[in-house]
Amino acid sequence: MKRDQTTEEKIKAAAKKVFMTKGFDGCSVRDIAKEVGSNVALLNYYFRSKEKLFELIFEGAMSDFLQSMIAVFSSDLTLKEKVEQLIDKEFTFFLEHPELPMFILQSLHQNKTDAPMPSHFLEPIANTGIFEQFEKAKAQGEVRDISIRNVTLLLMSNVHYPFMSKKLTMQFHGISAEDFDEDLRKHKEIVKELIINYLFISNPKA
Amino acid sequence: MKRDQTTEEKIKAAAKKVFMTKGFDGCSVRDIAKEVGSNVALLNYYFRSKEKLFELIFEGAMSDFLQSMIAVFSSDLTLKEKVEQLIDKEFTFFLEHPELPMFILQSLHQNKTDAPMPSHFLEPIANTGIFEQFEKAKAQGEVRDISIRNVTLLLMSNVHYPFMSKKLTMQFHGISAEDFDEDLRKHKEIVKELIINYLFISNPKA
DNA sequence: GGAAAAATTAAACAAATGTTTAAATTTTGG
DNA sequence: CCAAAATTTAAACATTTGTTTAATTTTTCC
Repeated sequence: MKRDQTTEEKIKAAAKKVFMTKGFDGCSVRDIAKEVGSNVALLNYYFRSKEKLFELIFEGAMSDFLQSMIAVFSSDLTLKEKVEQLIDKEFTFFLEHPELPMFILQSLHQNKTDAPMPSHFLEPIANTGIFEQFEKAKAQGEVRDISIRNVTLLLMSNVHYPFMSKKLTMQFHGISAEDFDEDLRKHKEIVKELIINYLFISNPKA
Repeated sequence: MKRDQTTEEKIKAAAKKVFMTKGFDGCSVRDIAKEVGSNVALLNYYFRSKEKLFELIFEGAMSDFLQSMIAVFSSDLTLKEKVEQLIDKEFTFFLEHPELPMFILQSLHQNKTDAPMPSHFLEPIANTGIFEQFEKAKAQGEVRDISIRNVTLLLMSNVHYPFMSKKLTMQFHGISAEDFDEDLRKHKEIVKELIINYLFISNPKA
């Protein structure tokens, strides 16, 4: 039995839905008000402005966007296990929230959020000690000689892009949304093997 | 000595620049007119409407977006060479036109172009015979057992995403645009090895 | 050189935008 | 129960939006 949403929560939910699908520029405050089922003035009563409301939604989205990373990295696993789990968790999460990667990258691309990424997003990741763990594994020859930045790019590419490419891929192959989702599920395993095979050296020096 | 641009060309160039950076919703026709250095009415004189002008720009962008694919696929190379060349050409091209992947995916995502991808984009690719070449290589055990759709997703992920993630990556690692570009150049070689290693079976049955 | 055509401009248009105002309604707390 | 506070509404606001009109300038071509 879920408690009734407050008006403030209803507005946030509606704003999230509308901003996510249409983007900041692609919607009006009246679109959001209509989704809430009420007046435009109410949005500004609670959130002062369209921009302030957007920033709130964006922050929440960014937080979701990075959450699996923090959870997995701070766990007590080997590097290889962490990478495997990260890919798994990210795919599972984005299968539930497929619009998130596009929303984040597009918002950043168009500078819809002026401030640089707040440190409270990045520090928790650094604090997991994942970077040190990676450098150590590299020094021990367990992992290929590659910079952490390139690893990040590899992981993000293979984990975010598939969800951003839905329309392009569907048109490109002439397939349905269901077919595409099936491809995504298969892709999870492919990406895991791809990345693990590449990063980790299979026959460490005896 | 380049001939003077016609007004029509100047408008198209300005529209391309503005649409690419700000998106269809993120700019006004007056933004474009200002970039041209002239009147708003002129845009409609030549192109009837903002939407028509956008569709023109989008078509051109999509054409550029797919061009390397067609060029490489219709060449006379082995599959492995084609994949290698494709990655190389795409990285080189997008290093010159880094906004293209984001523009295409974002426009499709927000349905800024209603029509499904015209067949004159897709047929040339199918007509290169690349799909048959792939299936044959798979049947001969030269290539891993993976669907063409998942291969496409792999290639696009690793070739498009890096250019889309500039802002996110710069903020994430706290690096400059120059550092990021350097990462991109290094990433080209990484992606080549990553994909080739994964797709092609190194020790075909003797 | 001058009329017809094409290109360019300034101005106006209605509609949509984000925001604010002030009034009406509902909730709160004594 | 009732006044004060909080919430919600309808209406108005000034700007900006895409587009059109009509006038002006430039080019074309006989």
